[in-house]
Amino acid sequence: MTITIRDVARKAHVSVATVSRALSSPDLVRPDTRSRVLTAATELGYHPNRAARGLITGKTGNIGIVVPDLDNPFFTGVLKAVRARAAQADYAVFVADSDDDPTAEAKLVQAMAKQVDGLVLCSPGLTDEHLAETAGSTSLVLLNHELAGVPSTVMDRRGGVEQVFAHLVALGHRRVAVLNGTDRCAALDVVNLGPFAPRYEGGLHAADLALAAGVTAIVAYNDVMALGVMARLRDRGVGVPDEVSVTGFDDLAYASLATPALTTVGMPLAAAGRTAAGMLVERMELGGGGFVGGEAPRVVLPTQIIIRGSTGPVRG
Amino acid sequence: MTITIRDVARKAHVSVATVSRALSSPDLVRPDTRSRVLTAATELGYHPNRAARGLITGKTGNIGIVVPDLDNPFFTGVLKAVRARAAQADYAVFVADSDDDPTAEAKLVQAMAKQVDGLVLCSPGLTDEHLAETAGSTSLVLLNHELAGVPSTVMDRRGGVEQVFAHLVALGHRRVAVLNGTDRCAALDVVNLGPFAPRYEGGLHAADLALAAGVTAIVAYNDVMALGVMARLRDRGVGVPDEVSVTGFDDLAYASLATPALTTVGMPLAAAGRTAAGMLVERMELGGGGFVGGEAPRVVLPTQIIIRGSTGPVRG
DNA sequence: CTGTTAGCGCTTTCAT
DNA sequence: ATGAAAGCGCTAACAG
Repeated sequence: MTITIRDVARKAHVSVATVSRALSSPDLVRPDTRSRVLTAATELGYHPNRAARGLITGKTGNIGIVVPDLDNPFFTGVLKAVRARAAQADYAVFVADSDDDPTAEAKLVQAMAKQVDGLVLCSPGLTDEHLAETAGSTSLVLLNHELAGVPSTVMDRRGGVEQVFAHLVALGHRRVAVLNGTDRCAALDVVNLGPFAPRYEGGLHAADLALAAGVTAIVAYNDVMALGVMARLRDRGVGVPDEVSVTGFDDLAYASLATPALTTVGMPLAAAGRTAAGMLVERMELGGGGFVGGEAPRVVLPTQIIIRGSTGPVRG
Repeated sequence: MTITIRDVARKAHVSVATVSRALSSPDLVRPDTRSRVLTAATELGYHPNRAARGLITGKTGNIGIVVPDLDNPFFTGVLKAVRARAAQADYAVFVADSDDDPTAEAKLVQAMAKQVDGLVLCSPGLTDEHLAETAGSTSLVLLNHELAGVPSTVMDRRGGVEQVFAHLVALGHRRVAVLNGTDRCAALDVVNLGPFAPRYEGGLHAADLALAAGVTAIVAYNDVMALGVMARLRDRGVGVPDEVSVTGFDDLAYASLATPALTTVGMPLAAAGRTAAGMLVERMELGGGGFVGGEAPRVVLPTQIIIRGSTGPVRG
């Protein structure tokens, strides 16, 4: 049925130990022996049983990723890259989504911890204590969350806001609303509004308040909200970008499909996933010990404003 | 370091076999012995090593899912439900995406096969031969693909098209374009156009051809294309739905956010994922043998038209 | 009902 | 450079 190392050994006229070595530490066997083993293995279609290997090496060859919501393209963008990077290093990946429930997340983390060599936690809802504790027993990399002693990758949201501000200033705006923000800007009169639900409906709601505040631009918390803002503005007959400019965040697929196309801030989803997975791989290959420089690595990935039709110069 | 069944055995003053039984076949040990074991296990924070267990039982407790693209909300919708259903049955899930590459898909399937008890293949690009072969060695469930002898779950696209046709007929339409389709309808003069790329640009392109064909409604292949169609129509000053009605497929998040909101066909993503995973679980619990009724189960899930603002009565 | 024993498939000393 | 043998942590006969 299932073909084992013993079958290969028999076929290659060597011991199982030699087969094992030929496969994992090629330089420990004579070249011709090795090729004999390799041939036999190929002919038999042999693939080592990872579970058995893991039992003895203590490593599983798997990593896990837990995200708050698999339906959110933000996280699946990260997931895709994590998977790809992990595959490069020959790791398979377990997924789990917590549905934004910290209790569920804690359970998932614990359950996965047994079957993986490391974990990527996206926007974790766990308490820092819990996180620190978990980090003690498994290799952890945090995405969009920072914690002393734990490697992390974060996307520079603030940097994105600054780019948006600079863009608006250049267009002549002087008074802008920021939805769900707590930002300030020397060159701008910013009105922080909210919090609103970070959804389409929240945008609908926020639009009226922003208008009442007498701004010429609205910086939404994310693309979905921005779409809501634009819809409400359209209903009220307010022209975008002629009368009011609107910006989003995330650069989801539909940002470019909206009318007008949405000026937004692109998040380095793929880079983040790749980086996080890379950190994890590196950490796992290095073994349990400390970090290379003594410090837990911490990468901040730049975001990038993407200018489209929803922002324009202030009407003179 | 890592705590094993032996630690529990020692602490509970029983043999390892008893511990094993107390955990997997509770009714094979006396109640008080069992509770002693359970207490010891809890106090020690013991969790059986699944790899070791798998080595002997031949089961891993994992399932795998391979999708063509993790960035596509269509597949992540399915993935989410598959994960949830699998978790219910205490299976963890491995993900892989093939990036629409059949060669990669074949590799992934082969690699995963070793570490899982079963596989869900979403819209597989593999040849039927390859599929059949794989089905021979692993439990397989196909999503949106049918193959004799292999369990499958499919979403009823054709049924959705029929609902759209009926809807359009009721609105008085007599001549409609179907993009990338090969459909017919007794009550309707259908013009099959295409194929076009199933993307926004494809919609842009198709819109002009549809208009030239003199139709009063355009049935797009999916939501993204429908958005492209609407954008092009708007640019040409053609009113939707006043002059032309437009429909999509999939009910992606932004279908309801478009202007006008898009009439589309909702796909039972979650139900499909749940069903597929459920089939797999059932098949795995049943052991290697044949199927319950002798036949491989085959479920067709209904789709549902969702009527919004992009369709309207033909102008008298 | 419980304990003893023999492996699952693999890696890794320890000899040779 | 290679082989023999000892397990990794667990479950499944087989006795008792």
